[in-house]
Amino acid sequence: MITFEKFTMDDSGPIYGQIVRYVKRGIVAGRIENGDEMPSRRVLSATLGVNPNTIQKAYRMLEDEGIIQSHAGAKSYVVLDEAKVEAIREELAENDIGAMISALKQSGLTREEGLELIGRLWKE
Amino acid sequence: MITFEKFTMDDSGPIYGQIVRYVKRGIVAGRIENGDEMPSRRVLSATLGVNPNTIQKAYRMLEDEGIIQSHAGAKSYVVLDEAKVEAIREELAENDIGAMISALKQSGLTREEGLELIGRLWKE
Amino acid sequence: MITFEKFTMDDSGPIYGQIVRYVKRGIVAGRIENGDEMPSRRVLSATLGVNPNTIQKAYRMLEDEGIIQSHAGAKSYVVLDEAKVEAIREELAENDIGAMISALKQSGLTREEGLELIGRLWKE
Amino acid sequence: MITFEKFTMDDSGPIYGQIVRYVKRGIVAGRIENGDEMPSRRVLSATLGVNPNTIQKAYRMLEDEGIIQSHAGAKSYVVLDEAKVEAIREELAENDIGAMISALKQSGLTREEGLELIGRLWKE
DNA sequence: GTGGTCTAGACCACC
DNA sequence: GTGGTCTAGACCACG
Repeated sequence: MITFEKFTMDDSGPIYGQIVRYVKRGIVAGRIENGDEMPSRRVLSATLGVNPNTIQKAYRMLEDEGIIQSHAGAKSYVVLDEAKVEAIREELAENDIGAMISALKQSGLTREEGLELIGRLWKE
Repeated sequence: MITFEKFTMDDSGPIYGQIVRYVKRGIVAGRIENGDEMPSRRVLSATLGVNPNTIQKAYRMLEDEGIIQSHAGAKSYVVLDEAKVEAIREELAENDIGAMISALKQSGLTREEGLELIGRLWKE
Repeated sequence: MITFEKFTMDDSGPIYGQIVRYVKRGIVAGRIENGDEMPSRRVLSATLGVNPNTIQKAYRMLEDEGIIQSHAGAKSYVVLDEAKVEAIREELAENDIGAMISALKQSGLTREEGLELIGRLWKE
Repeated sequence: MITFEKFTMDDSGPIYGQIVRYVKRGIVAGRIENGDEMPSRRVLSATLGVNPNTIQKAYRMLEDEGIIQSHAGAKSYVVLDEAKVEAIREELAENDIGAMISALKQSGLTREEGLELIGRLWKE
């Protein structure tokens, strides 16, 4: 069972998007694996203090992307293979890092200056 | 006069926010300096093909942050000193880089892995 | 004994409905005849890998329609006469074909275009 | 502006799915074209007597499939090219006709019997 | 109990 | 006014 307990929603944007991202990052990080059981909508709703409909929306997005499988009356499970994990990894990197790089470029930083600045701000 | 012509709004989020960010990044990059003249709201609206209300909102935000000064019926000018530029630089770095770092951390990357990945994706 | 082994549930909708339809189509096709013995609920549950409750629901529906007869502790048998078979045949045609016809009509196809398209897609 | 007035929801399945199908069929039939303006969520909600959230869900699906484009504060428009229209046409045919063909096959009908039966049931 | 749909209505961001 | 998110809660289908 995937744990959402430590999941603090300090992120920005819609809640359902945060949940989707949390799951994707968990997959890339290896915390979430193929065959893992998702918490039921009701349970996660209570855990996060979020409306069941919002959870449902997140689960629906994950299902549309083929990351989980849901069947009425049955629990939902994570369905992954290596290719999918790799695709998610690249998608996240593209989103997170790509946006930042173009931002820094627009700010006039060179590659070296940018990397130096990031290194300085990233305190383990 | 600041040029917005090359400004492509492929960015995400509200248009007014994109305009504000574009100006701030221009300041940090040195493209925009103290005393520069802002295009009139009407002109910029036409240039970018954006609703005048949206332009107005962006100018209002820049004004609230003390980055430009507008007087009824007169042109708007950029008002900067070194301290302000530095504050903007730090704010942008915090926003752009900070968000990415926490994202990469959640993906399970260590500082070294993260920096290596960024370096690989940042093709000058 | 009716064979469900080759029954692949790639169909859409509820599983119990798929089972009911499978039986009805088998009757129309002549694969299932009056007096045939139904597999026990337990056996069919194992064969199809489906929850016993779901099988029970399907049997109940078939029983309600007078297609099978069950007696506590005894086997279930198919009970048919010509009129029933004909009624089922018409019901299936109505459901399967009627839905498609109204769909094609809504897509703007004329009778001739529709028939031509179906003929082209139906590769024996 | 696309008209939904004659749209009677006698269809089966979720309402949002019926709306999506109605739009797709309208596109294939030529009633809906590139650049057409979609009714606002609120308006369509009132027209069909359906909750705005349900409309939103349908619009979201259409947007996810690249059939319409929505921007906050602006109206939603249909965005189509020939390739998309053809893809939709094939998708509908596959769904509507394919399901029926496999049903008739399971009922033991040959291609000729099936076509004959359909022709008989399709009264212009 | 679990997934899925729908209603009713509020609230916010955007243009 | 328009799109988008969220809550609260009901209801149904499914297993």
